Amino acid sequence: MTALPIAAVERDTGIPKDTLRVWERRYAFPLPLRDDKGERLYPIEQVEKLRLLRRLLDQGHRPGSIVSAPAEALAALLEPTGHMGGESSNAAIDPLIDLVRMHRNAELRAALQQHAVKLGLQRFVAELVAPLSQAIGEAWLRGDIGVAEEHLFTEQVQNLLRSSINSLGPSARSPRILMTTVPGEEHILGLLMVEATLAPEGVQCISLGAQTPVADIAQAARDGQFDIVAVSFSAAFPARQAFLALEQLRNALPVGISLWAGGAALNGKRKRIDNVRQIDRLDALLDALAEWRQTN
Amino acid sequence: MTALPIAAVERDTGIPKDTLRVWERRYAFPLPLRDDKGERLYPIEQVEKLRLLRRLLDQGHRPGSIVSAPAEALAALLEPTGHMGGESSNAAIDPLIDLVRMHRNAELRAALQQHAVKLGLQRFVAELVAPLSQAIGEAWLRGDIGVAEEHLFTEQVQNLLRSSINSLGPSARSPRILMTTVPGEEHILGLLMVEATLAPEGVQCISLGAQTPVADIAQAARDGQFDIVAVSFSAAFPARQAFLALEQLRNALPVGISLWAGGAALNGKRKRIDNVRQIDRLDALLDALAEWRQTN
DNA sequence: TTCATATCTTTGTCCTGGACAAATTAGAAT
DNA sequence: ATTCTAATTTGTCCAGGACAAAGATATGAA
Repeated sequence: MTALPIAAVERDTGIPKDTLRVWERRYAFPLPLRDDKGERLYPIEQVEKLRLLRRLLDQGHRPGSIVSAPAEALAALLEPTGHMGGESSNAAIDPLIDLVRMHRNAELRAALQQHAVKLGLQRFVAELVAPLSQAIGEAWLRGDIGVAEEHLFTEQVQNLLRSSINSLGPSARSPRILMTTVPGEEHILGLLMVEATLAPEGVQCISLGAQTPVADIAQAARDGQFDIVAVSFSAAFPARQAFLALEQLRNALPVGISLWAGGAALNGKRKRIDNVRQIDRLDALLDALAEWRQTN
Repeated sequence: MTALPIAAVERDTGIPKDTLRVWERRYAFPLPLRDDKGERLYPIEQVEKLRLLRRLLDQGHRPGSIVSAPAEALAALLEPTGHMGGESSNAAIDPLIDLVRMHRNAELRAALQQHAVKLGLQRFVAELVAPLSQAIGEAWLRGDIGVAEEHLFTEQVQNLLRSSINSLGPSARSPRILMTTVPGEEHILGLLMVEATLAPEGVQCISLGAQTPVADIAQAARDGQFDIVAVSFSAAFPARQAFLALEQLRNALPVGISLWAGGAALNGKRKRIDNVRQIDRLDALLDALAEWRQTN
């Protein structure tokens, strides 16, 4: 298990095969071994450096300047971003991150539960879950926490949110909202935050989970007589693809059904698509809802 | 939106780019349009036929005999599998499938809830959820239900199971089990069924959700001082890759930590891997647990 | 200075056509 | 029937070229 074929590297690092090959050609890294058929075999250390590179690219670095740099130099690049612009307006967050980092699972669960009860579902999501998951994402970029810790956190929050939403019982008021993500976007925390924000307002939220093909979203929206389709894009999702998917979805959807889009991938962008409501923050959701209810 | 580039088709159909191109070369299908740069643009009808092909391949058909066949002939191939060998030993299942198919969301939720209360969590999973999700999978293969309906069902069951498990409260008894899936396997219903079966026995189940890289699974298992790592493989996951991943994971894991594997991908297979406990059925889980507790 | 516009560079993705081993099927022999 | 062998099918990989979109840099106007 000291070397992986190219397909495994693509899966583990998220870097497409084509890109791996072209990097090798251009930057002389990675330089995999070859098996007896002449196929690439990436030693585990190179795969680890590739994971590091992916993080640095997400941070804004450019391939030309980092891919061929030695691994030690790269590690140094991660730190400086450190605690950039102490944006943590909420003192409750840092201790929670520590719990995640130290695998204190039971305590994390208890702490989250406590906050949820204290704040109520909507404020819990807006004031705690949203900034916390952003902070976790940044910590992951920085390399402060690992994949497993991030997964653990996501699962805990998911359990809590799903239980809370479930305990609200079914809603009957309009609008009916169909929520999902497009293929390639597997993160659903954003959707759950949306649902947790809207469900207490009596909205009928129905989630399809992650990665529904565009055609099927449109079909389901028609069949289920939904008023609104809402999709979310995490920070990891390439903005360009997000706009492409939104355009496709808008065209596939009848004019009578609204399309709402949100998530970190879209936030800073000015680009707009006709008849797509882009929602920058969680609290803008409630505005959008009020607007819809006034109009319809 | 009448034609998609090759990357979008790969994402929507799950058929790799390389395969799409080689099919075109060999079977003269798909035959996409070309944009002004000479790049492939797949008309929506061809993409739909590709989705159909994917289902037929999963059913056991071979590309050479179906890829170049006309779309109408393919539709016919789906039916014969029809209601093969009325295996539904449980009369409660068919009505539930109808609810899924007809988008009767609220009723589905209520019906599931009712069954769960009536049977108790463990029997609910073993006698209802397991055969139901198998039936849903078969109906999807057959084309009786769409992607959206399947997602809807999965979400509902997930909500219910997560809430139920959550309401059990934390366990303190041994063993400690770390559960997850490997990269490429995104289905987690299997994991939830395992958790729902074991949690009432006082086992400490911790889930990392889907797609944790092998190295991170091993790391997390060590860091968290787990006794057992459990991974699941859905029917859609290629058996060959499953065994490969299991071998890698077994090697990455200390000998003191047991590795349990289960799921439809492994069921019929005779192949075994040393020191990996393959679990064929849900009730075999409880045997494995009893065995572990006796030994440790 | 700051902002907008034009030009150059970088970078990811797509292309063709060839190759090969693993998986499957067909055929032969026990 | 079952096991073994040969032929065929099929997915994935490779090289190396191409190009447009995104990013960086330079130039000019307010």
